[in-house]
Amino acid sequence: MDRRVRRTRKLLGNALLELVQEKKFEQITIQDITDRADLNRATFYLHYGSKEELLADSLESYFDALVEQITPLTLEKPIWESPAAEGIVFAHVAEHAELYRVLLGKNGMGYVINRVIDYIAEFSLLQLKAGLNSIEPQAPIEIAARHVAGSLYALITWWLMNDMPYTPHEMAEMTTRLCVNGTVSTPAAQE
Amino acid sequence: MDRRVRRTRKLLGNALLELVQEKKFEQITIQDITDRADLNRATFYLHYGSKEELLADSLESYFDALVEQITPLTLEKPIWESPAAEGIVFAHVAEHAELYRVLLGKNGMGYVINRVIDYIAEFSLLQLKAGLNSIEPQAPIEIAARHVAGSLYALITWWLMNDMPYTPHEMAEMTTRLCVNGTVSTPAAQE
Amino acid sequence: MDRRVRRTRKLLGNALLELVQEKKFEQITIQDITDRADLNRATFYLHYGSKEELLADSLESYFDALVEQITPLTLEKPIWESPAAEGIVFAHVAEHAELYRVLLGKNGMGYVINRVIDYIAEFSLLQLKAGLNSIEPQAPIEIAARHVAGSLYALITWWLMNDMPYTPHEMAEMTTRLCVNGTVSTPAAQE
Amino acid sequence: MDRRVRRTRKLLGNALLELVQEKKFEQITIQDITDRADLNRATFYLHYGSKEELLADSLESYFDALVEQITPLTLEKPIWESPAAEGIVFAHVAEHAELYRVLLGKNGMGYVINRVIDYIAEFSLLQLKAGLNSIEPQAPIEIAARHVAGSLYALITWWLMNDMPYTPHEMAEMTTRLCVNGTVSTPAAQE
DNA sequence: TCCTAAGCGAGACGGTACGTCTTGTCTTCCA
DNA sequence: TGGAAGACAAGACGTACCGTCTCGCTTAGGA
Repeated sequence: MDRRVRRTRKLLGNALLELVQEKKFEQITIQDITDRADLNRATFYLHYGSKEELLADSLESYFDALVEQITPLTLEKPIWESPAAEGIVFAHVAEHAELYRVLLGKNGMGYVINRVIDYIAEFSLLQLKAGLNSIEPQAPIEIAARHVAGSLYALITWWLMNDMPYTPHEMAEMTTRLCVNGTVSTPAAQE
Repeated sequence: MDRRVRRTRKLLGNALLELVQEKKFEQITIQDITDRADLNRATFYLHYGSKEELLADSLESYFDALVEQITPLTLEKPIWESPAAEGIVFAHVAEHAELYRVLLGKNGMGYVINRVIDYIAEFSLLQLKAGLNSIEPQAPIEIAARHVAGSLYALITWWLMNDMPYTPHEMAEMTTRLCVNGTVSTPAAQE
Repeated sequence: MDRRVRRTRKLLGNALLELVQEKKFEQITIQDITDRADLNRATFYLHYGSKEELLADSLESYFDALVEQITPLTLEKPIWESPAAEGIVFAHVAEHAELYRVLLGKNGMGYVINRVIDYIAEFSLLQLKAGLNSIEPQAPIEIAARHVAGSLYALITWWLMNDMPYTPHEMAEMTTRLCVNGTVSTPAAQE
Repeated sequence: MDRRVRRTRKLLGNALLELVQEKKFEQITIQDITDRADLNRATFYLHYGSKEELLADSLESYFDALVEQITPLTLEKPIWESPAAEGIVFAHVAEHAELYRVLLGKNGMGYVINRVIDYIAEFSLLQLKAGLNSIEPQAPIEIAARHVAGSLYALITWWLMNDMPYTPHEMAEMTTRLCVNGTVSTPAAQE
């Protein structure tokens, strides 16, 4: 039945997300997962071909939730006028801090890290395309978008690994300022 | 016999660096490594406790070489006057492109990725500290340094994964411009 | 209701008897049987607890048919005056050659083999008891009966495995002669 | 090392021969065997591909020992003058009664049963060939040999299953008498 | 004629064994 | 003494069956 299947998959997903916070992903066994989910090991294979597949499936929901929240804000106004979208991202990360600490932090998962950066870069690209009708960027916009994505990723992980010493709003503001204005008010701009 | 030992370790290291370009790190076995190095499997354990250990040992040389090249340039003059250090980094990456593609790219190794970002952030911190005697940064310098590191990392991987469509020098220039001036010539700077 | 049930059981039985000629009994799965019978696997368990049980059920009919044919002949006259019963046995075996080749031959089923020998021994015992009112046997009649049964079994399997090079009647005659007179015309009998 | 390997194989063989007396062969697992032998399950597969293979290997020794004892006696004099060979067989069976009870008895192993009968038939064939220079057999000698083999097999199992109520010597005598003279002193021979 | 219990299909699941693959340890022997 | 060779324990892997269960559909037989 569909209900049973959905239940089983959710149990598996939750078990994995729990375990991922306890030990390194590579050394989580299928047995570990099914033990935690109170299911038989063979049952796992009725639903997923590998724990990677299960992880991907389980992460979808997190990302989907986030994307839905942000989408309306994205194209509304140029990023340099409002860091609202960034604020939501930092808030979302804070909400699932333990999980992201594992996925992105020291010994994080390369696959997830790059997936996240790609994701952000795509959004930035849209933002930049929308906002840059007249203004000249400092580099081809793909590269600029990538720059923003790398920055955001690095600040998120820094923030997570340092026990989130600022509010999501503050982080969003700093991120935006750094990306829009550059690291420093340059000597040229200072005059 | 010191000579034999060093020889054995180098054989192991080279074998691993070769293999890492052929298949995903996690599914390289000790047997694979020793087969490639024409050594007995048991011999591996006389020298290393895990393939991670061997990898770390083998990567040292790459990083060390790079660090030595850059160090003198780092503190010489503020980054915004010369992207020389960045240029060297991009050239180094180009030289070992296949390797970094594996270590940092899609399905890269989380450990290495974060290690690299940390590394860059430390350097940026030094650069910023040296250059910012009078100038006000847009954010606490740890954060600014982290921002630069994330950006550099993201641009390196973008460049690698897109078959290096610009010269190292061009990449360095763009990176510097984006970091120093921000993504766009800001409205403020436009006037 | 009953008609459907009987139909289902017959389908299962036929499927098994077919399969038993295609692969070794132990490696026939319940799934194999129900696939062949165009039934659901769970349905098997509504009728039988194991494939052994199904086999036993299915074999009954074969044995029953045989026993009915033979019974009247058995006690009529001493075996050494007529090998009629043996003839019927060989004919029956010939009729179901493929099946018995599997059940009794190389890699046959120990259970069936011994069941068959026991069966024959029981009949021989009755025959001998009836015929030996005055004549002295060469050994206790249980043993003599067992001897006859072993011989008949061995000759049946030899005959089957060698593509039945004699007619059932010839086999029956030889069997009877060997059992009654012994392997050779003994020196004593030669005189 | 060779010594270790031989030791391991013997451990496995003994474990299996023990287990075979405790439960049906088919439901002995590899784990059962290696548990009993105090070895790791994987080790089993370094030496044998299946428990059947192990059993065959383990049984060799029994048969070999027996064959060596009998061979010199076999061709010495015609069977009808001395049941010495048969006596040795029954003694051998008695010595390993528990084992043969399992291998040959009710729920015995078809493979072993037929192997044993074939084995005996081959010997009988040699005996008959040697002894029958002048005397006329009651049937083609392959068939006569098969008859003897079936008889011997049936008597061995009868004897085993009935707690060996006669001495090996007595059994050998009866077997010989039944095979040589036939079940009864026939009416014809009686005159 | 309806309706209702049985037969059955479909398939999820717990459970057990399979045969394979790595890992790490050990022992023996050679250069 | 460093390394080759290889046996072994340990334990996860993915697969294959088993037996049980629940859920619907259908279909025949008694009301």
